[in-house]
Amino acid sequence: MRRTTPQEITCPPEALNGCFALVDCNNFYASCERVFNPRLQGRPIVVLSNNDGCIVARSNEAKALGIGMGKPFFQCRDVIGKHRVHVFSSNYALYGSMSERVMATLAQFTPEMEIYSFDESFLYLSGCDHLSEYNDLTEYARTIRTTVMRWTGIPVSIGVARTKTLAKIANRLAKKSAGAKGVFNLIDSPYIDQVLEQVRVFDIWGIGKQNGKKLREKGVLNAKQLRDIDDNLIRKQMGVVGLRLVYELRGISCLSLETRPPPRKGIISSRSFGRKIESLEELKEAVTAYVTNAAAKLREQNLAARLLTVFLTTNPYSKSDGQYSNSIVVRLPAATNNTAELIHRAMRGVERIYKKSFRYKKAGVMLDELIPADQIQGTLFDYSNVERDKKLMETFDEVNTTMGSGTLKYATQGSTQPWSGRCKNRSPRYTTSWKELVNVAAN
DNA sequence: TCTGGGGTCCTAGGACCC
DNA sequence: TCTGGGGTCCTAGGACCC
Repeated sequence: MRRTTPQEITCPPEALNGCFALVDCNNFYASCERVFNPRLQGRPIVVLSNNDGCIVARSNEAKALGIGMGKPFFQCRDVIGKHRVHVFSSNYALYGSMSERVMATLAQFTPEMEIYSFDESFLYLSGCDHLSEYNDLTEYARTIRTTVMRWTGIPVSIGVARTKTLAKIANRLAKKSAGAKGVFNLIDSPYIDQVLEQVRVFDIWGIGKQNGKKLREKGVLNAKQLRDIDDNLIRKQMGVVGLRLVYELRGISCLSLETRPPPRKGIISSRSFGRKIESLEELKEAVTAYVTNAAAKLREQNLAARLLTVFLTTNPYSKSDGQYSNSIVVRLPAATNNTAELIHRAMRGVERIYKKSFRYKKAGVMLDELIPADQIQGTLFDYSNVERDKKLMETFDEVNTTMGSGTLKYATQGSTQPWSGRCKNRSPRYTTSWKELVNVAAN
């Protein structure tokens, strides 16, 4: 996303005719479940996180019961049982495809759209100037809303405003106020002051716990007060991020629309274990799975990583267990997206940070310093110990390895100087199969 | 040997988002 | 007993160089 620099902020741009609509799916995961089971209409629903640990989505009915976002499931068991709340484990494949359908529908309404998350999209409504009559825009938003409902079954709310931050606020009001019926338009609103006055500082996009607290101490309690704050004060308090936010509240757009997603800067794969794990072997097994997953994402996006981080931790909530967490950063000799090599590196990492007699609850891997895969500069492995490593290699079939210029490019297991040489054998053709490469190398 | 300013690069950690 | 996962951006401070 192109961001306005502090210098630019002090001399606001002339043209301020931006017009953003934020479309946000209502209780997205819960709504998805409902699409496939209409009998759940009007009934309380919650959707749980991985391992059924936390509550990550609630229908309005569940919210009304006081079930909080992110609350541990076991703490809500009583309410859930008492009110017969329907409970779902999360089904990301389902939500993913529903998300695609919603986004495809929205794309019909504008050529300029930024998919902000699974369930949210910013639409830039060009031609806003001749749509600037309040009724026009509001009606347009209503059309969008009913179309998404009809085509996908997912209810959405829409906020319309001059800046993204104000569109967020408008969206919130579209959800909260009963009279809005899912659409709230703040463009040229004569009631903007009254509206902003009702928005608590904590509820503003970009203000979290820490900054909300700081602002409250300064007597800034609502969005109107924040909008009218002194530039220098907010700059000191929250840096350029805060300054941008305040300008956005004033209707001066500092956050532009991002129609194409920028390339990933890092890829993480991590998981809490269903139970506590003690042995190094089990830990390695888990990390192997995470690396495999992360490397697949890497190749999907045609990227390669130069840095790999492995981390592990015990259960921070446990009072009785000893606590330990650690991480290790491994700089790869050359960028790679090769599963076997990444696993090899990660395993060495795990071995180094593993400590006996702790009970581990979570581990993960992070791939960093990503570059386009075609820029991989092929320093090659010496594959000197095929037999010993064959077993492990065979478990990975989907590896992005090729034979180029008569030379095999692949990762070795356990060579002391892994980048010093190359395999002499040649594969008869280009291949992406580890098994094949291993066989060639072994002969 | 003393003094100083300005610049870049890197890293860790904080804060926020969905 | 049981507490999610995956991201981004910004800042301060240290190391190093001219």
